[in-house]
Amino acid sequence: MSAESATRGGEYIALVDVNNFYVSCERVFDPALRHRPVVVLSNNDGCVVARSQEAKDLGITTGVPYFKVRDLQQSHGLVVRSSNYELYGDMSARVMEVLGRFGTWQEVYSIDESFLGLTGSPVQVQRSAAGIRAAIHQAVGVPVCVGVSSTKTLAKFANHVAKKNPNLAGVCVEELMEPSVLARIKSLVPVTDVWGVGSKTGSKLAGMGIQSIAELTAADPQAIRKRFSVVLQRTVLELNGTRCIGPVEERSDKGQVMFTRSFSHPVRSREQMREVMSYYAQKAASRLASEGRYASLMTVTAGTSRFASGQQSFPSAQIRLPRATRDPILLTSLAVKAMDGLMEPGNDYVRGGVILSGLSDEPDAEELELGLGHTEGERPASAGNTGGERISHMVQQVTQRFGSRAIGLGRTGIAQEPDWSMKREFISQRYTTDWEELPAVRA
DNA sequence: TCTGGGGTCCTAGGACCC
DNA sequence: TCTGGGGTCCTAGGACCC
Repeated sequence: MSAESATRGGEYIALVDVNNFYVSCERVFDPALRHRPVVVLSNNDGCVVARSQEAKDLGITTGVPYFKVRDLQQSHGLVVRSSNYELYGDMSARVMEVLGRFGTWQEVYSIDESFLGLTGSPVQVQRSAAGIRAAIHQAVGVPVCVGVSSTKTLAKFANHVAKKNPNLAGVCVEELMEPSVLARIKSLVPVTDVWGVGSKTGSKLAGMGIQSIAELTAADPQAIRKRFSVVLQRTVLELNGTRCIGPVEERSDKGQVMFTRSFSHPVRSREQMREVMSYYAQKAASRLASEGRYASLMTVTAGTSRFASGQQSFPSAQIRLPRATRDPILLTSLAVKAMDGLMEPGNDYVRGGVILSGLSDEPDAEELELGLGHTEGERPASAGNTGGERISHMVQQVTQRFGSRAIGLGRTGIAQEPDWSMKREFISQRYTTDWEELPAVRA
């Protein structure tokens, strides 16, 4: 999509998102979960990231740690699931494919949301929106809401209205709303419900007497830019119907590759931390190989719990790599060595990992020379290559073909998960992405 | 006992250059 | 001896989002 198409007048912007996406995905394959309170947990079964309406009605808030809602399983029949990103990713692709058929353009915004361009009269657009809901229900089996307006920020708001008002049947076309009703809603909805206004900005705005969407809409954009930034100024303009948030470029070349995770058990010893760094450095190297990219900067991090009373420690270091590389041996040894010098054995580290940045599509000359830049294995035999370089090359090729679990250096090469690896106690099957785990149907 | 992870965008400030 | 200022690039940190 070009920048022009997003700013040209005469067409509407729809924001379509799946209600309680992760929970809805789980329900498609386990109908027994319908009409029951269900939550999906974050990585490591840490806290609640998705809730069914019934779970919301129990007062469960998003972000609440699992241990605080555990008892509700017994007392209120709460169902708990670990997050299953393979399943959600696949379901997302199906939803987005269907949505794409309806828009004059489509911009996938997140795993469960997409902006769409819709044309026609307001009534026709409302009909399209209802058609979208029906099509997604039929093809994928999850419920969506559709908000339609003239800008992205207003489409987000309309979507919010559609969700909060059951009588709208999941569709809100702002232009078809009764103006007095709309004005009332805008005067009641807090400014922090606006897309792009978080809690910090919200409390600063409150100090200026701006608390509702209506009040932010009426604010002076120039003054807002001065007190805040161009970001919030754009929000004000968008609330007034001026399109100024352009398309987010579809980028396969994201700026960084990150593998940081919480551990199921605290890591205390150098030995275990070496295993962590080695494991994630190799994961990151393998990701680069699959994307055909190279890194020039590596960051290693670890951290103790912010909630624990013990000694706090957040070791972190940036390592400028000697060349643009994705060599797993080099990355692993640098990551292990850097963290070795930073961590204090005896502390309870609860998370850690590796971030690669400064990414490019081209290896440095030296990398090419070593044969590490090749993806198809047509590396010329070079007398100067050491055993280590040959191993690097071989590891890259195997992970490219068979995935990062197929081979590894040191303890990572052992198929068994390390004992600090992430908890996923309540995981559902990979119903759509693994032949072994397809759902069985009996008639 | 037990509290996520992976991103984006913007701004301010420092280093460096001419 | 006179000791400016604008532009660019990079990075760290803040804020936000899902």
